[in-house]
Amino acid sequence: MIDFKLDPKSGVPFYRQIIDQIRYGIARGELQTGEQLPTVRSLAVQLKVNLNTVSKAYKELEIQNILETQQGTGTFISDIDIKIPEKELQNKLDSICKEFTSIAFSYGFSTDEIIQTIKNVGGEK
Amino acid sequence: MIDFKLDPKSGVPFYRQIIDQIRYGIARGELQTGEQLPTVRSLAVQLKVNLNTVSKAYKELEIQNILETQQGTGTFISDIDIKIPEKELQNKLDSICKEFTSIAFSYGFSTDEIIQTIKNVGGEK
DNA sequence: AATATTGTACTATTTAATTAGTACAATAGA
DNA sequence: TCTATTGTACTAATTAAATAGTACAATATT
Repeated sequence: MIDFKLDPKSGVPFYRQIIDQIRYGIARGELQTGEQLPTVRSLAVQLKVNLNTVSKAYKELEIQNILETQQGTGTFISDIDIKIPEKELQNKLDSICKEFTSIAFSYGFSTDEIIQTIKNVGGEK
Repeated sequence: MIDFKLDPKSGVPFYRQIIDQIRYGIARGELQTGEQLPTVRSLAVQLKVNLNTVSKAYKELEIQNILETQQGTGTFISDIDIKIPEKELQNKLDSICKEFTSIAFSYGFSTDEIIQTIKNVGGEK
């Protein structure tokens, strides 16, 4: 389980910091498919924020099919592969790659430089 | 020169739409190094927004060394290669790649899928 | 030097995002 | 079935972002 932490001075909204930490946790393999996350109340108490702030983070990740929630039971890392149609997945990857490359290009980076850096920087997947 | 257009219904702030169109223009090669952009006033009139909205977009791109401005003269596409030290450039590329891959990973995409998509989606650079 | 053109600075206003307070609804388990 | 635990819904309050109004400063041009 992730050791959640909030930085009030970062300028990044609390709910977004929570989202990022879950995202990174999945990226690093610290969060496994099916694993239960802290309840909205327990994480809210731990982080000293309102439970709706945690709920907002969970909901946003649920919309993206990264989390699944069941009222009365809890919130879990979803089994992404089963949920989303292949075509939709590729469209998503296309759009985020397009967005990303246009940013990288505007800095003057080439496709080759980008790919090389992704190979170096990329996590363990 | 780009044919700037704003979509008030998109939900994307005006100044950000301007930034994106310049970014994409550079990515597609429509904007060349050294080329002058419209003056803040002329673009503001054309897009029917306040000149500060255009100025905000230009300034943000100037901070990123994508544009250069000279008061009394105008705003230009900067010659990126000359301006930024190689080390700083690589750090920038590292950070945006890291940010991007963590997002892509959290959707369940692999490094290979990402690279393959960038090769397909990527512009002409 | 005078004037027009360029970007800048500062303030105010409006709009949207963020967080919190509180009550409600669904599920699990005793 | 009753109670505790879970997430949800709705509202209010706060904070931040976005846009605009207006005056200023630097440069170019005549």
